[in-house]
Amino acid sequence: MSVDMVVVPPVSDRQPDAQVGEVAQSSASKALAVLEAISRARGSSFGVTEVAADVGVPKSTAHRLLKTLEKHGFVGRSGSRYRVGGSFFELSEAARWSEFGELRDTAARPLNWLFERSDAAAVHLAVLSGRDVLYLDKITRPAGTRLPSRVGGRFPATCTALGKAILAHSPRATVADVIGEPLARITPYSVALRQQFVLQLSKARDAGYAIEREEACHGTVCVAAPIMRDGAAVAAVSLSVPTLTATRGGAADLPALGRLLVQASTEISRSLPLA
Amino acid sequence: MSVDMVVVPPVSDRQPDAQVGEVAQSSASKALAVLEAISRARGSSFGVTEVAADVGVPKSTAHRLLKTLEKHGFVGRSGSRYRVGGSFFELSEAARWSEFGELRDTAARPLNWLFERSDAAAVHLAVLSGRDVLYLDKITRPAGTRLPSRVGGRFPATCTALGKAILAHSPRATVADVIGEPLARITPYSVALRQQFVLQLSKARDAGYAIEREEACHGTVCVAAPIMRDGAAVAAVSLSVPTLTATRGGAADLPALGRLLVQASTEISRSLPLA
DNA sequence: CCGCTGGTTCCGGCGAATGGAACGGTCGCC
DNA sequence: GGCGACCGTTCCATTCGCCGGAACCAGCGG
Repeated sequence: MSVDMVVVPPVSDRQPDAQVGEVAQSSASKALAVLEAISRARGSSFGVTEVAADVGVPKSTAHRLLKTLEKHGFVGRSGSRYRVGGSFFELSEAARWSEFGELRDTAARPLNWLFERSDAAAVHLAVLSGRDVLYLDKITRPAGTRLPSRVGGRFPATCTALGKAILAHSPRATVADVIGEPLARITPYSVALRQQFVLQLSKARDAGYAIEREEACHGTVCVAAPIMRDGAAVAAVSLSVPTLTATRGGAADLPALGRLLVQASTEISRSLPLA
Repeated sequence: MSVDMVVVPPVSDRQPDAQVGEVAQSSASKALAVLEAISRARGSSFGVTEVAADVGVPKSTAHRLLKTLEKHGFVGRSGSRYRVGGSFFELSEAARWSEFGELRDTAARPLNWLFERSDAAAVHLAVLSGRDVLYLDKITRPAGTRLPSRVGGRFPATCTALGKAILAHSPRATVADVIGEPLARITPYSVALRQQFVLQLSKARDAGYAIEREEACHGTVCVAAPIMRDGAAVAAVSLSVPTLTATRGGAADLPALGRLLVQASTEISRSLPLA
């Protein structure tokens, strides 16, 4: 009715839905709440009563909803213990794609170029998700060093070059949100002080690329550059190299890698579809 | 708890109506149907009207359901085009614990073994879901041929070695269900005649592995072996190789691959938890 | 400028969701 | 082995929120 309504395409306004419980009293909402409850139960399965308690509805209702969910394959069960079902698996894979598919696609070629051009141990593509980076793609040498990253996996953003590169070009609020809680300390070198972190962000902004030295994983340093869209970072690409090759002068100097990265990331940003 | 459970969910309750599916008239069911509809929209997003048409409900209802789904983060939107939402991302780890979790986990190691042992272009793990195979896992060479498969994706069962391997060791009713409608013709080589298909199943049963020659994808042939539990196939593993290496004698002869597969699939079946 | 397509909102009537209560199976404690 | 507590499942009358046709906007193309 009124005019100040958001019809805005670019920025997705995310409600800070930190609230727990109190599902709206609609059948659909309750069903979804049940789904959420079950998916929260990592590993272990749920019984009807537990679900009912968790969601806050009578047993019979929970039971009915579970049967509905089961009919659609969103939950499955062994005996009478319920777990998330096959449809859930399908959808989560589909979500991976529909949300980041185009990003992955446009990035694929530059990523390969980067991989061949440098002789880094690995190249990564990631986005920011909450306080973590979420890895979208990864290329490694077959015999490469084992890195803790996994496509679809997460890692505390503040401990990675990827996270720094993205945050360096993100709105204040986003940064504040990420460093709102104590910074994760994965290795002894992980940045622990907010002030220091913010300083690094500003350096990264100036240089165009961010650096991380063994803050995520012993023995590897990373360089990363942001992928931009509409003036804000939406993702980042990174190169990982063993500490040794990075420090023992010559072979791989970080600024050179940085330039390579900027080249690649700019190319990706440029060819990214607009909307 | 005499659980005779099978891992495959949405198989047998086939509603008489096959077309645009008259969902049960419950708010929850409709919401889930909407979710499914949206996830089917690979790549492109859905508008309210399209969803309404696809699910078979009036616009207003579709709209209301979409809003509910959005509130829970199960769908997201850009402007007013809807797509599957972030919640599935957040919970994508949970999907690892779905009913397919243990299957994927126990299969992981043998799958890798298979991949390294053969020099196939790809190895797949899949289950039967309706008339399709549902890919649970996939390993490919970085520079490998592009295959149409995707983890979480589907493909008509009758056009794949995976499907044949599973169906060869499935109850009559299941087979009848799958070949009840006209067989899909993806390539000119796809098996179109039921009789021929059934013959292939019996051959596959005898040999222990199934073969598919460019019936799913030009230029690749596949071999697959079933993973058994309680005397019935619950999944299958496959190797894909380019047609050239397969036909130009020597390098990769199919029976050899078959033996490799049977070894791996037997190992998986053996180490699969019972109930 | 007007008609059209597609998204969003409203509202009354009615059917579907609700949840308390009862049933039956299973486990484990005594 | 018997008993009791717990849990999943079913039933049913009541009521409450969903349903969906219709009206309202907004953007587009002719």
